[in-house]
Amino acid sequence: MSDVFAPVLRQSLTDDLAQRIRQLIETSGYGAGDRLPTIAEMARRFGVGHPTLREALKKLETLGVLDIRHGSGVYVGKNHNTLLVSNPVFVGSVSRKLLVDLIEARIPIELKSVSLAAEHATGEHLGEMRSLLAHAEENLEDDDVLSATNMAFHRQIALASGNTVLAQLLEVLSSLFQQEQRLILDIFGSRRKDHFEHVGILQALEDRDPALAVTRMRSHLEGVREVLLKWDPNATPVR
Amino acid sequence: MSDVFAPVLRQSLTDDLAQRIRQLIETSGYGAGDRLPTIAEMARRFGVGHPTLREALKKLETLGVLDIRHGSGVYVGKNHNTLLVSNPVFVGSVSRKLLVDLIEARIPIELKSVSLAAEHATGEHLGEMRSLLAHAEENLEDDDVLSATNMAFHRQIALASGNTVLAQLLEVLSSLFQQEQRLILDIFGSRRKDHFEHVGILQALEDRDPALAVTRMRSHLEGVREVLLKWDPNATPVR
DNA sequence: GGTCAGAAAGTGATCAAATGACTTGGAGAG
DNA sequence: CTCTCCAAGTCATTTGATCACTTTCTGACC
Repeated sequence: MSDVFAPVLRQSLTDDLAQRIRQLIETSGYGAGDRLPTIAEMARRFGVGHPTLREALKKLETLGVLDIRHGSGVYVGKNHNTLLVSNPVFVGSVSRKLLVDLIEARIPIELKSVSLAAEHATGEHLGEMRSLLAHAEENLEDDDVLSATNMAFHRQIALASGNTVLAQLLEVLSSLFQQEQRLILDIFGSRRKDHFEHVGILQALEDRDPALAVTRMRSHLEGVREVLLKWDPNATPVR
Repeated sequence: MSDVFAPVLRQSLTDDLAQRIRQLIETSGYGAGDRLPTIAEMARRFGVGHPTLREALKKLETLGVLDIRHGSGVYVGKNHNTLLVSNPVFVGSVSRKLLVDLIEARIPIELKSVSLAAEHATGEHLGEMRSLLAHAEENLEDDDVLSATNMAFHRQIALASGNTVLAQLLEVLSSLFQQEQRLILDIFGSRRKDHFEHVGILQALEDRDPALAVTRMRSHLEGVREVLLKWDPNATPVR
């Protein structure tokens, strides 16, 4: 075995602190939205300096574990127990190829999710989906609301699959390039058609028909893919 | 439109700084492994205090954009342009269900990847895969090396797919629960059988046969899934 | 001339104390 | 009862100092 001479890695105090705060959140039963002790108090209790603690908190904020509000306090984030995080400082240019790659990666993931959801969705999941689609229908003219609602619908399906990893994959994939993903509404042509496809998918889920759900989801996503492939970035820029 | 009255969100100086450093990396042509100016120099140039700059750097380090080495300098990370990050401070317990969820999520992703790789893999991709499998064959008795090498093989396939998103998904999924994913070697039974399955997959890729590659990959991953489903966490704990 | 050890220089890590910016809650006035 | 203002609480940032680690250079020894 080669690890006898592995380098001695010393974890920095701030990384150590981040881990301990993370543990504290779990062991003290803090849930999403709960407020932690003040920064001054935590620095005192851990016996460290303010800037050191702030670095640890910054790390946890970056990971979505914490939500730090200036003047208010430090709160446990909604996604405090996430496996994956999307990169908030991504600087690459969002080419057509990248958007096509994204939709092509979503297709197998979402087909698996919808198939599982047809078997595992609870009444609550389905109710939430109905609610989302009702909200979408009321906002067919408001692209921001519509796009966000549609994405939430897709995420809800992944949640209903009962597979934690799939749910989190949809969470992060739906947060990538939100502006550009919203573009899909423009180039798809008919918001109503898009909406009807979502309604059809929900119907198949309610009917507990995995094969039909998969067929409809595939058709829906392949339609998105086709229009993306035909998209001319110069003719229809991202607004 | 509802955004006329959207809350005025003021970005903190540290988040602003993180974004600017991120831009600087791209616009100044820094590549992975390149060294940035010293913290003192950057603080002077940006006109900010040391701890503020450090917080921004911490954020970027958390995202894998930077690699900060005590006493040495600040370097651009290998994954500086990643879309997704796996959570280094995840504290959930890694149950059998979570491992099964992970493998079940990997199946559609890797089937799609291997199918695309059969069409798009370059000679270089295939050469790298051969190299990895040769390395695995030499290390069938060394679980750490073997597990890491096997995972690298899977990632290489995703890379060869030519789909950026799939490649990055495999990157993050393979980094989750490495200790526990290594368990698969124990409970799978035969490291040699596992290895032969990998060799078969590579053969199908070299033959440019997507259907065969998919069939073999599916068989391989379903085999892993089956043994995970049968796994008794009490009988074979994670070492 | 080559190698090794120690010291110096460079660089990151952490602390303490002070000031500025923001949020929340309470009191008083209309 | 509602609205405005102020005080208290809390986060955000700065400055300057000291400590911890890495890298490079120099000198001694073989």
